[in-house]
Amino acid sequence: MDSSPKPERTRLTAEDWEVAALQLIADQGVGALAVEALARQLGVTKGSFYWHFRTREALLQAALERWEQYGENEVLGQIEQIADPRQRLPELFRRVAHELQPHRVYAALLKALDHPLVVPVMARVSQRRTEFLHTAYREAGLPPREALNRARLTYAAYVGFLQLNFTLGLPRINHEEFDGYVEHMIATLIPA
Amino acid sequence: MDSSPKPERTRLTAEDWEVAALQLIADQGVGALAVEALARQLGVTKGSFYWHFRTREALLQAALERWEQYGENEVLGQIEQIADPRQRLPELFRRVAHELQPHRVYAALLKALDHPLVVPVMARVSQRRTEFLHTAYREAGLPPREALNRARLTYAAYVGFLQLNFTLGLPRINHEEFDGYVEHMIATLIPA
DNA sequence: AGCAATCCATACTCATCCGTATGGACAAGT
DNA sequence: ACTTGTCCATACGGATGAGTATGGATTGCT
Repeated sequence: MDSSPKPERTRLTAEDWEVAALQLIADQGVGALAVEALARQLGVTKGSFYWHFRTREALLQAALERWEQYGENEVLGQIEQIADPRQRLPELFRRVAHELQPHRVYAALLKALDHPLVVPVMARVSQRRTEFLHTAYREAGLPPREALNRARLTYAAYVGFLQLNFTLGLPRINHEEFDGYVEHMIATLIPA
Repeated sequence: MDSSPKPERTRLTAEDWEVAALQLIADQGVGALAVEALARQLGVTKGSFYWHFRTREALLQAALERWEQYGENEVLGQIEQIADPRQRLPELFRRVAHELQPHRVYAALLKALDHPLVVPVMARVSQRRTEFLHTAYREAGLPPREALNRARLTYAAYVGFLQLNFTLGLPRINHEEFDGYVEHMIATLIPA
């Protein structure tokens, strides 16, 4: 009857499995990445999975690569286009603070640093982001050495924030108080 | 021959299992906490375990309680005895930075925030430590609101640091550079 | 229409790990 | 010496989840 109006009941591709895997990772963590569960969620069975991937770890590998490639420039790309270097860091802070959605996978991966496959990925991503902060701080006027330490400190604060307020449900800070916290971060971490 | 010179080949107690569990958690994470593995490590079998504990989760629960109670005042207790409030925070920073051993369990638990049993424990511990920082910052001269935000920022930096440099093996910063980072933290986070 | 490649369902095997059942070893009390 | 309570070994049952084997369904190509 209908050729392909809805994406339902269509054959699946490897990409479909990868994005579904990332979704599941963001929701329930890497440990919950089971093939039968994913298959049920996609409306198929294991038979489908093992045609597209050789093993469970192969899917995780592919999903991580996809996340590392396509999910990277979501925030950083926009920031680089801000002309005034002194405006970049405050703007970066505010955007990261209010667009917590893209950070859910990162937060989930932070809890899976046991797994050998995620460690190198997180190492590369963290390294790149820290370097981004490093140059941003230099352009803001800090001497190189101090800029590097400040970048490390800032990124550590970011990571810790994710753990404490995202994963953990700490005292559920409300919106106004949260904005106050962000502005406090900007005031203490960014040179005037 | 010998009644009890070596602790080897002696009957085990519940405490033995709990400290062994914490050791295993620090080394390989909460996910690696399996009763048969622990039993092998202790030189016994499952039969011993299920005499002392009703279930695997009971052991985890007991181990977490033990850690929360006895492992808490290792650092904070000493700090409170420092007379000058202005000296407390720098000293706290330096000690925490150089005594990373007691923080291995905390780092491991940070990666197990999926588990329902560890979430409330980590919430309480993080809450208490943040409050400790809060009062420390007030005693250092910051107004209450700013002191609270600074405490949150500091603790987030601590948590993020554990994740990045402890769990993850980031560029393996050397000793001198690390000391430089700690001093930079002190300079930027602690009011003069 | 007919063929071949692609995609998936069904039905297994196998390993792991929690928990149980039961009997034996060892200590202490009487 | 005999019993009793404590601690542990051995041997099982059962659930879960990865991976395999194989045939059926669907699509694209000619």
